[in-house]
Amino acid sequence: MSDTYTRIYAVVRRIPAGRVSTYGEVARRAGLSGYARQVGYALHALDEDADVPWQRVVNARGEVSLPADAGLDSLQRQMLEAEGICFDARGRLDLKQYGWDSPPGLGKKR
DNA sequence: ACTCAGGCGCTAC
DNA sequence: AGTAGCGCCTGAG
Repeated sequence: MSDTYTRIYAVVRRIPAGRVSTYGEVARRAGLSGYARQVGYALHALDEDADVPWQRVVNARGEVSLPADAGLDSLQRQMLEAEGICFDARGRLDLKQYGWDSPPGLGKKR
């Protein structure tokens, strides 16, 4: 396992429950600014046993970008809803409200 | 609101 | 060993 993945996992593990972060933000926090794509790969190669909340990582649009054929998209959505995160009609969540660095209390307007 | 191009490293054939 | 595509981002048109 490369050191890059280790850093990514470390950052994802620090995401508090009930909140989400984006690939780019995770990469930036890991000191890997610009490696957003690698974050997705790191999470994909992640084991089920690993205590890494990969479900709390979504794309910049605030939507789950996992392939539907794998069924992981519904799984992620389910787990996030279990943490108190609500999706809108389009299947997207509000990063202004649930975003990691985004201060709570927002969510009006988008 | 959308498309296009550039960038970064990894996986899969 | 080379090529193509990816759980993407960002900025510009």
